[in-house]
Amino acid sequence: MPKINILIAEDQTMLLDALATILELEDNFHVVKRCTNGKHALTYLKAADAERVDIVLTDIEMPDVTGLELAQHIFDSKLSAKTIILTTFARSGYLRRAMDAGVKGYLLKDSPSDDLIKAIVKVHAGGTAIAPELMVESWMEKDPLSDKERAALRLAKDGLSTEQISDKLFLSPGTVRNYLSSAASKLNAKNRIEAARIAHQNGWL
Amino acid sequence: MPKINILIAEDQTMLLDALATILELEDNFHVVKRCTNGKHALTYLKAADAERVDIVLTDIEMPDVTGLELAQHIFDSKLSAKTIILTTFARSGYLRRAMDAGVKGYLLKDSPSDDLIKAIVKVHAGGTAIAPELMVESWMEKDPLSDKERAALRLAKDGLSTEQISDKLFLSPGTVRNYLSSAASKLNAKNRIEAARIAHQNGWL
DNA sequence: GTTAACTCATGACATTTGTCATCTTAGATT
DNA sequence: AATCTAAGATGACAAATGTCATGAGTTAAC
Repeated sequence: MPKINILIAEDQTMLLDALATILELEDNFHVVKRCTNGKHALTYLKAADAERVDIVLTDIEMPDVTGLELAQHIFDSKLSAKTIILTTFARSGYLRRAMDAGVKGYLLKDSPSDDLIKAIVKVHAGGTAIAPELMVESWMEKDPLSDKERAALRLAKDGLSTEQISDKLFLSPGTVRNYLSSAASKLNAKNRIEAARIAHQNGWL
Repeated sequence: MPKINILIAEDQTMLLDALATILELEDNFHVVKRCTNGKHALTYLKAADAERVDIVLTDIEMPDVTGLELAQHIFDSKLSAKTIILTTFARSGYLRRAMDAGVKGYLLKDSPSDDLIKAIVKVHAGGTAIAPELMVESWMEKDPLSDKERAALRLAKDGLSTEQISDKLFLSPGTVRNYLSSAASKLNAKNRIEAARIAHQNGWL
């Protein structure tokens, strides 16, 4: 019986190493590739032997290429590899985007490592594995923000002033204030900072 | 030769499990206890057989009791256990507080797992192990904030208004604005949000 | 017992942010 | 051509925030 070939993309080297080790301990698993960012994973999967990879296990928040972008690429390229997301946050926006990208598994780093083993087996067999914490709130309202509102909020989160934001977005300061104002009202926030916090918690930034 | 007894405190169960597994693979290591928060670790160490623990490996940012508080307690109680911090962020403020709490090792989750193995051996032998990334900037300026400034910044970070902050801190709104203003000027920030971001990045919140 | 230092408060004023109605312009629609 | 629509801009005003000088009370130092 052939082993299940796994690629891991995770920017915390400590976790990457530890996961690779415990997965290798399983008789029927083999870690073919470890990547510390999404870009490396993408490059590897574009190479000729990409078909050898059965499972792509990836974090979401990584530099350059995020896990969600990675999943989207695998989906679009019609690769046979199945994606499992392993992330810190239970953000419904992330889960939604992941499902749209054809992701088969979505686990939290809060779960025990046994769950990961089980999820890999289940997904490889054609099933899906979603952390139960997420099923509950997965049908929350979806992202109400426009692209411009999102962009402005992202910058406001770091304390940039209206004028600095307007420079970066090539908009007039007045327009920026309008966008931030409408974003805050959509999110029932009473200022731009609270709005940014809410949006971030929902995985909308 | 007796094994090195290790207690791990780490709130990400996935990492906790994985670390415990790879440490157990080492011939001379034994994981005597795993905790998903600092409080459990404290309780365990207060029990009679606490002297059995040689190494306490702990994250910093955990609910209830942080890794720094845990380290401080071990230090104050004059336990023989030696503390190694394993954390995500290279914040000089954290390192400073850790050193003050008698911590012997300070590693980043970005480091490879081999570094952790080596660090445990080295610390157990009476040495210290600090991630090289931290040595460079470890003599950054120290936290310039007063307690009140810190408290106000923490709340402002989440988008609370001046009035909401003043309610929580039992101060007048004017005083809160004074504190936030002086905090911002100390940190060369042009508003409360940027100030909160800078303080957080330095591990001062 | 005077001084100094510290914490908190107040008032005045400038600047920034929030809100909203209105206007312009460039594409689409018909 | 006439109309509709969406993105962006503007102006006016209210509200929140930033800045600073000053004052009141408390405690510790000399």
